[in-house]
Amino acid sequence: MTENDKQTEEKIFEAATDVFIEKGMDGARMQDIADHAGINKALLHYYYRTKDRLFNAVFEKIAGQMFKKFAPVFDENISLEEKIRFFFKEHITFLQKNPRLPGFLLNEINHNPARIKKLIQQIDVNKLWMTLEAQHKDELKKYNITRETMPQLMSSIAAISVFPFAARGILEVLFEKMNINFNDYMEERKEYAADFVIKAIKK
Amino acid sequence: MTENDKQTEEKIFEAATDVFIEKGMDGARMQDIADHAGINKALLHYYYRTKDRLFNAVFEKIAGQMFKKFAPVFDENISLEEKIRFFFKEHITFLQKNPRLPGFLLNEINHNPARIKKLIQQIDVNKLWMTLEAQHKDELKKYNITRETMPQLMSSIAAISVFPFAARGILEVLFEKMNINFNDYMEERKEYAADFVIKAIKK
DNA sequence: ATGTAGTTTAACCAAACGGTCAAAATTAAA
DNA sequence: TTTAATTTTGACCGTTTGGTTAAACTACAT
Repeated sequence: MTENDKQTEEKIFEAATDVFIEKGMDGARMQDIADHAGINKALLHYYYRTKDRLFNAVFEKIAGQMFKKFAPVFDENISLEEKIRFFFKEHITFLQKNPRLPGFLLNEINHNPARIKKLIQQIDVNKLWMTLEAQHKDELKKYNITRETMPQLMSSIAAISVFPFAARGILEVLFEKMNINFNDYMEERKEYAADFVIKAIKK
Repeated sequence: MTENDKQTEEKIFEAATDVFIEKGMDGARMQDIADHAGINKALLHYYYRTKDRLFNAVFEKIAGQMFKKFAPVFDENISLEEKIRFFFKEHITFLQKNPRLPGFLLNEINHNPARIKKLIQQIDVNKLWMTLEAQHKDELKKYNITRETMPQLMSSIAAISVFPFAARGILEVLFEKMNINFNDYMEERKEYAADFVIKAIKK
């Protein structure tokens, strides 16, 4: 039954996603994934031949989700300032729903850089810059944004949004004594980050 | 011979550091560490009883190094602005020499938050804030820095410094097409980051 | 009812793993 | 030089690991 196929395959995929995100590629156990999916271990190998293939399937979907979240910003027909606000709001909201994604992705990329190479190589940063330049030529001049400073700015924006989730384990301990809740801090960050970056790039 | 002891124990520790940083706790193999140290596997267990103990020794030293690098900033008798410049210069320089530390630490903390709890709990953030307030009362008012915005600011500074190293695998691929070298980018970042943050906090 | 193709399972396997042990080698003390 | 203590080793052990296999089960077409 094809429906049942999909159900089982999806059940496996979802279980694998959970376990891989929590334990990482090396820490995850096929038996653990099978238990989470409520099936026999051999069935994992029936649908996905090896642990490596199963992991790749999970990894590529998650990485895709992550990078797609960066894209819609460029399509919106709004000012650069609004785009920055839009990005932090949308991206942090997405990460609030998937708080373990950053840590998972960063770790796996460090342990196997080749794996993500194919995915990222598709992104044409030059074309992306030209799109941005066409849309916001005047604004880019108004701010201190050039082709040269673009990587610094972009990586800083990503850092401010992503890092707190990757370092959550540290921040939560530090916040404890200050009676700060991580979720409150993150909610507050959507606006703080936008204000911070916008002020930083103003001439 | 006590000297030889230290030599062997250190050799093991250094080999373990290398392997753990590269492969992580789960991915590291005791045999691999023994090979790197040029000794028998049983000797690992003679000096460090278990893999867990060996890892803890390595982890605590590395984590200690990392957090100590944040400290000296508070001791320097210089302006707040100079402290920010000082921090980025020193911290990024340190990470340039130990580029894999961020990824390693963040990953292990995510996989075992309890491990770092003891280390971080020693840091009294409130006391730290009071020290900063005593040293820079006027400057803090001049900028938009309050006890409430402090966590946002501090985590942003850490993010801008640490994130590029944790995400190096991604950035390097993106930079390839733009003919940007990661080391050049990182060298440039020492000043860019300081300028960026200082401008962001100015009223 | 029967055959057939796809699905699921329990039992099993070889390799790799962390860890142990008794003996050999080295060093220090007598 | 002999003795005792420490260090290093190869060989070994029980367990866990990813992966296989042959048989059982299911759904469906004939």
